[in-house]
Amino acid sequence: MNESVFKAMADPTRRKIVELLKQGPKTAGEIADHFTHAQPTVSRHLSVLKNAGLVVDQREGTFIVYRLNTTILQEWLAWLLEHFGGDQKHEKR
Amino acid sequence: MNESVFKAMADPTRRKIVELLKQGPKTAGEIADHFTHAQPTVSRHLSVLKNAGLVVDQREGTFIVYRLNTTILQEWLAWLLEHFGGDQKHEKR
DNA sequence: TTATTATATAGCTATATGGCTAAAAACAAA
DNA sequence: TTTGTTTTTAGCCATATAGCTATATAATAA
Repeated sequence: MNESVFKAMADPTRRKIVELLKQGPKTAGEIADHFTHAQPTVSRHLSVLKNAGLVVDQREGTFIVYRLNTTILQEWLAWLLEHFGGDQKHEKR
Repeated sequence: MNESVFKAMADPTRRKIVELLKQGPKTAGEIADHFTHAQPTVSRHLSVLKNAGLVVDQREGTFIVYRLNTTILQEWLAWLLEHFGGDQKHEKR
């Protein structure tokens, strides 16, 4: 599993962006409106998410629409469950 | 969900420690032996995990035994699934 | 072309992180 | 008490991170 996904998901602002995008694609501006941070700050968070592969962007005229890469997110969750989920029957102590 | 759990799990060394402890409790030294890092470095990682509530420690004579706090780990996974798992039927775009 | 809007990038600062070595603390044994 | 063992803590350094403002870029409209 790509380390950058963990780093991306470790920040609360970015997790909130991911949650927003779960409800459908949004422009960078729409996303920024949900936060009190300056617009460039949100833009940087978006680029971190993009680098991790968690979102993709697509220009639509003046706007840039961001959408969730559901596959990466679900693969991350699957990896987590595989590695940390379930029981620990083989306890030694 | 406690932010410190995300930060703790964002580091690969700490994730490996958690995986080790899934197989049963281990002393600080046993844990350190699994890494090439200096022992105090591993000790600091353990204290990060402890602060996040992901592990508990217990002195046994000269040794300190660490064990996984399964509850916190499972609650974290449940939180992740609740917030990011499942479908996104309510797409808008 | 000029102006406007949307967004990203550059450059800065402050703080956090993760590594190290050296020293302290806690306990056991002699 | 002294010594040895295990582990943590302190202090340092280099790098990463997250915020900001100012500026650049891209597209559209006038």
